[in-house]
Amino acid sequence: MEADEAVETIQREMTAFARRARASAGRMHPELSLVSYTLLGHLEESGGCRATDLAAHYALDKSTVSRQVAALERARLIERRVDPEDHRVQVLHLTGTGRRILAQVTESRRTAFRERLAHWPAEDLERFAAYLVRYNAWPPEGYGDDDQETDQEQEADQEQEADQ
Amino acid sequence: MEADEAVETIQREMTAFARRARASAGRMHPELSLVSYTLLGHLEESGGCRATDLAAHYALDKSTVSRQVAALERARLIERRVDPEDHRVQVLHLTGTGRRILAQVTESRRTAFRERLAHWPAEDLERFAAYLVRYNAWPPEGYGDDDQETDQEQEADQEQEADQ
DNA sequence: CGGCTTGGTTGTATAGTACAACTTGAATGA
DNA sequence: TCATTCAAGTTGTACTATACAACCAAGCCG
Repeated sequence: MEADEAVETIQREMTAFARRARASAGRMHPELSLVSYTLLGHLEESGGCRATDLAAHYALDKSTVSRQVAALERARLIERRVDPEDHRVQVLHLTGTGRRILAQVTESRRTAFRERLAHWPAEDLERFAAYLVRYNAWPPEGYGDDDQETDQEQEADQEQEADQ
Repeated sequence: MEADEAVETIQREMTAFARRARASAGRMHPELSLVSYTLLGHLEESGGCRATDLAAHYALDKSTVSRQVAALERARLIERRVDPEDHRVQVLHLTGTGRRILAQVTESRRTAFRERLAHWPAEDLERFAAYLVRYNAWPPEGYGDDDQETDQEQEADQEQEADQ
């Protein structure tokens, strides 16, 4: 296999993956869509943040986040606390239930991934992981994304071509 | 890095990728959604097939495919030919326009991917590609998806449940 | 023939998303 | 101080992708 061909394959496989991802996500955890799951995860690791931060981080419109947040609040998975410093701001926090559900879904996702990767040699797992990190980390630097975040996401950028 | 941790990373990165994918849908090629692109691609490589085949192949409901096909036909990207053998069947074919648009979109996607992967050593590209294929090809045999693979396509299978 | 199966369409409902208009509260600057 | 402008969120509207269920129409089988 040669480099150009490898690029084709990567494109094709990432696209195939992207196309299927959401559909199957909903099937496994009807109670928590992929987006909700991600938002909850972000709240957990950030220890609470504003809706605007989520929007910037995930390159979503603030109205979209507003509605997602409203749904999560309705489901009692998160709660809002008005920032005493600035009454426009609502700091979002996980509730106990939210934390529990998040942990459950995380666990079941983990199981699925583990099963899927069970027969892979450790060396391959490590290399694959590293490649994915490298691929996703390609932020030809930010454009909408303030996101001070540490870990994994640079989001926005790659949105571009990720798929379609 | 150790195997378990690698699995975590793979899960996290694949999820991040999946989450963003659709969001970007339409930004690059408003004229051809991800699904439409995929369907067109399938028609090209299969040289024409039935709506039912597409549905089975991509684990989509037949009604979804029906509407997608209708849209593609309206856009003159594909055409239907009634199978003279069986009047229930409509064999779908790309039109010249369809072939052209598909080629354009493929090319622009290719460019984006190439840019993104430009600085990767060939060896890494090849390994990454191989890992993705392996990951996506995980059909621990069908369970919802009959997809009887009649003639031309095998590669399809993986549609199943890509992630999570 | 009559019933079952298969391919496809249509009605209906839902999720997720964007964009634009609007509200409310803060900050700024003359 | 007050008017302007900015920032955070919400709401109205619209559109896409999707599923499921009800349906129709054409073959097939016994």
